[in-house]
Amino acid sequence: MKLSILNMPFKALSDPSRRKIIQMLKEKDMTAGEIADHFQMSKPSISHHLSILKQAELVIDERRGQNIYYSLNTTVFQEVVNWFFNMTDRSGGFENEKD
Amino acid sequence: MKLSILNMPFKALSDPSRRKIIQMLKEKDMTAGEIADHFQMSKPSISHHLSILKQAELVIDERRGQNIYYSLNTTVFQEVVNWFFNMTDRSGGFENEKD
DNA sequence: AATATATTTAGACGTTTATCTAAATATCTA
DNA sequence: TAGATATTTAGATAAACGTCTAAATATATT
Repeated sequence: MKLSILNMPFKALSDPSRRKIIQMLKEKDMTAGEIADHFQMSKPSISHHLSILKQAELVIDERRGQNIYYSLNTTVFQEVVNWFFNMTDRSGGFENEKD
Repeated sequence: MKLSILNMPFKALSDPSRRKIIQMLKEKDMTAGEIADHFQMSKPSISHHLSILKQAELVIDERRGQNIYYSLNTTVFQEVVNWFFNMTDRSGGFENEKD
Protein backbone atom coordinates (compact mmCIF):
# COMPACT_ATOMS: atom_id res chain seq x y z
CA MET A 1 0.00 0.00 0.00
CA LYS A 2 1.29 3.44 -0.99
CA LEU A 3 1.55 5.57 2.10
CA SER A 4 0.98 9.30 2.04
CA ILE A 5 3.90 11.65 2.49
CA LEU A 6 2.05 12.85 5.59
CA ASN A 7 2.29 9.53 7.36
CA MET A 8 5.81 9.95 8.71
CA PRO A 9 5.28 13.47 10.10
CA PHE A 10 2.05 12.39 11.80
CA LYS A 11 3.77 9.36 13.32
CA ALA A 12 6.68 11.56 14.36
CA LEU A 13 4.35 14.01 16.10
CA SER A 14 2.55 11.24 17.98
CA ASP A 15 5.27 11.08 20.63
CA PRO A 16 5.23 13.75 23.38
CA SER A 17 9.02 13.98 23.62
CA ARG A 18 9.25 14.64 19.92
CA ARG A 19 6.56 17.32 20.14
CA LYS A 20 8.53 18.92 22.96
CA ILE A 21 11.65 18.91 20.78
CA ILE A 22 9.68 20.59 18.00
CA GLN A 23 8.54 23.26 20.45
CA MET A 24 12.10 23.83 21.61
CA LEU A 25 13.36 24.17 18.05
CA LYS A 26 10.60 26.67 17.36
CA GLU A 27 12.43 28.98 19.78
CA LYS A 28 15.96 28.48 18.52
CA ASP A 29 18.27 26.05 16.79
CA MET A 30 19.91 23.68 19.25
CA THR A 31 22.56 20.99 19.37
CA ALA A 32 21.67 17.38 20.12
CA GLY A 33 23.33 17.75 23.51
CA GLU A 34 21.43 20.91 24.44
CA ILE A 35 18.20 19.19 23.47
CA ALA A 36 19.07 16.10 25.52
CA ASP A 37 19.74 18.31 28.57
CA HIS A 38 16.03 19.19 28.64
CA PHE A 39 15.06 15.56 29.12
CA GLN A 40 15.66 12.86 31.69
CA MET A 41 16.09 10.35 28.90
CA SER A 42 19.48 9.01 27.76
CA LYS A 43 21.27 10.72 24.89
CA PRO A 44 20.93 7.75 22.55
CA SER A 45 17.16 7.85 23.06
CA ILE A 46 17.08 11.54 22.15
CA SER A 47 19.29 10.82 19.18
CA HIS A 48 16.75 8.22 18.07
CA HIS A 49 13.89 10.73 18.41
CA LEU A 50 15.86 13.27 16.40
CA SER A 51 16.44 10.66 13.73
CA ILE A 52 12.69 10.04 13.43
CA LEU A 53 11.98 13.77 13.19
CA LYS A 54 14.69 13.98 10.54
CA GLN A 55 13.26 11.07 8.50
CA ALA A 56 9.88 12.79 8.64
CA GLU A 57 11.65 15.92 7.37
CA LEU A 58 10.29 17.94 10.26
CA VAL A 59 13.81 18.95 11.24
CA ILE A 60 17.12 19.52 9.50
CA ASP A 61 20.55 18.77 10.94
CA GLU A 62 23.87 20.39 10.22
CA ARG A 63 27.23 19.63 11.74
CA ARG A 64 29.32 22.58 12.95
CA GLY A 65 32.57 21.32 14.41
CA GLN A 66 31.93 18.90 17.23
CA ASN A 67 28.25 19.76 17.41
CA ILE A 68 25.27 18.87 15.29
CA TYR A 69 22.69 21.62 15.16
CA TYR A 70 19.03 20.85 14.69
CA SER A 71 16.47 23.28 13.30
CA LEU A 72 12.83 23.17 12.20
CA ASN A 73 11.96 22.42 8.60
CA THR A 74 8.91 24.62 8.31
CA THR A 75 8.02 23.30 4.83
CA VAL A 76 6.87 19.84 5.92
CA PHE A 77 5.45 21.30 9.09
CA GLN A 78 3.23 23.52 6.96
CA GLU A 79 1.96 20.50 5.01
CA VAL A 80 0.73 18.95 8.23
CA VAL A 81 -0.94 22.23 9.14
CA ASN A 82 -2.60 22.16 5.72
CA TRP A 83 -4.09 18.76 6.46
CA PHE A 84 -5.89 20.36 9.39
CA PHE A 85 -6.93 23.34 7.31
CA ASN A 86 -8.51 21.01 4.77
CA MET A 87 -10.29 19.36 7.65
CA THR A 88 -11.55 22.67 8.96
CA ASP A 89 -12.88 24.14 5.73
CA ARG A 90 -16.36 23.30 4.50
CA SER A 91 -15.79 22.36 0.85
CA GLY A 92 -16.48 18.71 0.16
CA GLY A 93 -14.69 15.78 -1.38
CA PHE A 94 -12.57 13.62 0.91
CA GLU A 95 -12.23 11.23 -2.06
CA ASN A 96 -9.87 13.75 -3.63
CA GLU A 97 -7.68 14.25 -0.60
CA LYS A 98 -4.13 13.03 -0.54
CA ASP A 99 -4.16 11.45 2.91
CA MET B 1 3.87 10.78 34.41
CA LYS B 2 1.06 13.23 33.71
CA LEU B 3 0.34 13.17 30.01
CA SER B 4 -1.09 16.12 28.17
CA ILE B 5 -4.69 16.03 27.07
CA LEU B 6 -3.31 16.33 23.55
CA ASN B 7 -1.49 13.03 23.66
CA MET B 8 -4.45 10.82 22.86
CA PRO B 9 -5.65 12.85 19.85
CA PHE B 10 -2.12 12.99 18.44
CA LYS B 11 -1.72 9.23 18.88
CA ALA B 12 -5.15 8.70 17.34
CA LEU B 13 -4.24 10.80 14.30
CA SER B 14 -0.97 8.93 13.76
CA ASP B 15 -2.75 6.08 11.96
CA PRO B 16 -3.69 6.61 8.28
CA SER B 17 -6.93 4.62 8.54
CA ARG B 18 -8.06 6.78 11.41
CA ARG B 19 -7.18 9.96 9.52
CA LYS B 20 -9.24 8.66 6.62
CA ILE B 21 -12.17 8.04 8.97
CA ILE B 22 -11.87 11.61 10.23
CA GLN B 23 -11.96 12.87 6.66
CA MET B 24 -15.04 10.81 5.90
CA LEU B 25 -16.81 12.09 8.99
CA LYS B 26 -15.96 15.63 7.96
CA GLU B 27 -18.31 15.08 5.00
CA LYS B 28 -21.18 13.47 6.86
CA ASP B 29 -22.10 11.39 9.89
CA MET B 30 -21.83 7.69 9.17
CA THR B 31 -22.61 4.35 10.79
CA ALA B 32 -19.84 1.97 11.79
CA GLY B 33 -20.88 -0.32 8.94
CA GLU B 34 -20.82 2.43 6.30
CA ILE B 35 -17.36 3.43 7.49
CA ALA B 36 -16.14 -0.16 7.37
CA ASP B 37 -17.39 -0.47 3.77
CA HIS B 38 -14.74 2.06 2.73
CA PHE B 39 -11.93 -0.17 3.97
CA GLN B 40 -10.60 -3.60 3.17
CA MET B 41 -10.10 -4.22 6.85
CA SER B 42 -12.38 -6.39 9.00
CA LYS B 43 -15.23 -4.75 10.88
CA PRO B 44 -13.74 -5.50 14.30
CA SER B 45 -10.59 -3.66 13.24
CA ILE B 46 -12.61 -0.63 12.20
CA SER B 47 -14.54 -0.84 15.44
CA HIS B 48 -11.21 -0.76 17.27
CA HIS B 49 -10.10 2.34 15.33
CA LEU B 50 -13.41 4.02 16.11
CA SER B 51 -12.92 3.20 19.76
CA ILE B 52 -9.52 4.91 19.76
CA LEU B 53 -10.93 8.00 18.04
CA LYS B 54 -13.71 7.99 20.63
CA GLN B 55 -11.29 7.73 23.58
CA ALA B 56 -9.37 10.65 22.11
CA GLU B 57 -12.70 12.51 21.96
CA LEU B 58 -12.20 13.24 18.27
CA VAL B 59 -15.51 11.57 17.46
CA ILE B 60 -18.83 11.04 19.17
CA ASP B 61 -21.07 8.00 18.81
CA GLU B 62 -24.80 7.72 19.14
CA ARG B 63 -26.97 4.67 18.71
CA ARG B 64 -30.06 5.00 16.53
CA GLY B 65 -31.87 1.70 16.42
CA GLN B 66 -29.66 -1.01 15.06
CA ASN B 67 -26.99 1.43 13.93
CA ILE B 68 -24.38 3.44 15.74
CA TYR B 69 -23.69 6.77 14.11
CA TYR B 70 -20.31 8.41 14.35
CA SER B 71 -19.67 12.12 13.96
CA LEU B 72 -16.77 14.53 14.43
CA ASN B 73 -16.21 16.23 17.76
CA THR B 74 -14.87 19.53 16.50
CA THR B 75 -13.97 20.75 20.00
CA VAL B 76 -11.01 18.47 20.60
CA PHE B 77 -10.09 18.70 16.96
CA GLN B 78 -9.75 22.45 17.40
CA GLU B 79 -7.40 21.96 20.34
CA VAL B 80 -5.04 20.00 18.14
CA VAL B 81 -5.24 22.73 15.52
CA ASN B 82 -4.34 25.21 18.26
CA TRP B 83 -1.18 23.28 19.02
CA PHE B 84 -0.10 23.94 15.46
CA PHE B 85 -1.13 27.57 15.67
CA ASN B 86 1.03 28.02 18.75
CA MET B 87 3.84 26.41 16.79
CA THR B 88 3.33 28.77 13.89
CA ASP B 89 3.19 32.05 15.78
CA ARG B 90 6.32 33.97 16.71
CA SER B 91 5.80 34.71 20.41
CA GLY B 92 8.28 32.89 22.64
CA GLY B 93 8.12 30.60 25.62
CA PHE B 94 7.83 26.87 24.99
CA GLU B 95 8.38 26.46 28.75
CA ASN B 96 4.87 27.74 29.29
CA GLU B 97 3.16 25.52 26.78
CA LYS B 98 0.87 22.74 27.89
CA ASP B 99 2.24 19.95 25.67
C1' DA C 1 49.37 10.85 18.21
C1' DA C 2 46.70 10.50 22.36
C1' DT C 3 42.86 12.10 24.85
C1' DA C 4 38.50 14.44 25.53
C1' DT C 5 33.96 15.74 23.91
C1' DA C 6 29.70 15.22 21.03
C1' DT C 7 26.82 12.33 18.81
C1' DT C 8 25.25 8.18 16.55
C1' DT C 9 24.87 3.12 15.79
C1' DA C 10 24.10 -1.59 17.39
C1' DG C 11 21.77 -4.82 19.89
C1' DA C 12 18.65 -6.16 23.47
C1' DC C 13 14.22 -5.97 25.92
C1' DG C 14 9.54 -5.04 27.42
C1' DT C 15 5.35 -2.52 25.83
C1' DT C 16 2.11 -1.00 22.67
C1' DT C 17 -0.17 -1.35 18.33
C1' DA C 18 -2.83 -3.10 14.33
C1' DT C 19 -4.82 -6.82 12.77
C1' DC C 20 -7.42 -11.20 12.61
C1' DT C 21 -11.21 -14.81 13.85
C1' DA C 22 -14.68 -16.31 16.99
C1' DA C 23 -17.99 -15.17 20.27
C1' DA C 24 -21.00 -11.94 22.68
C1' DT C 25 -24.39 -8.18 22.84
C1' DA C 26 -28.04 -5.16 21.16
C1' DT C 27 -31.83 -4.12 18.23
C1' DC C 28 -35.34 -5.00 14.86
C1' DT C 29 -38.82 -7.84 12.50
C1' DA C 30 -41.69 -11.75 11.42
C1' DT D 1 -39.75 -15.71 20.82
C1' DA D 2 -36.74 -16.91 16.92
C1' DG D 3 -33.94 -15.29 13.47
C1' DA D 4 -31.54 -11.61 11.01
C1' DT D 5 -28.61 -7.59 11.10
C1' DA D 6 -25.24 -4.29 13.24
C1' DT D 7 -21.67 -3.65 16.16
C1' DT D 8 -18.50 -4.61 19.90
C1' DT D 9 -15.65 -7.52 22.99
C1' DA D 10 -12.22 -11.15 23.80
C1' DG D 11 -8.20 -13.34 22.90
C1' DA D 12 -4.28 -14.31 19.90
C1' DT D 13 -0.25 -12.87 17.16
C1' DA D 14 3.24 -10.43 14.61
C1' DA D 15 5.30 -6.06 13.89
C1' DA D 16 6.56 -1.52 15.43
C1' DC D 17 8.00 1.43 19.18
C1' DG D 18 10.62 3.61 23.05
C1' DT D 19 14.04 2.90 25.96
C1' DC D 20 18.48 1.33 27.78
C1' DT D 21 23.74 0.22 27.89
C1' DA D 22 27.89 -0.52 25.35
C1' DA D 23 30.50 0.41 21.44
C1' DA D 24 31.66 3.08 17.33
C1' DT D 25 32.50 7.38 14.82
C1' DA D 26 33.70 12.24 14.14
C1' DT D 27 35.85 16.36 15.58
C1' DA D 28 38.81 19.25 18.53
C1' DT D 29 42.67 20.01 21.67
C1' DT D 30 47.11 19.29 23.78
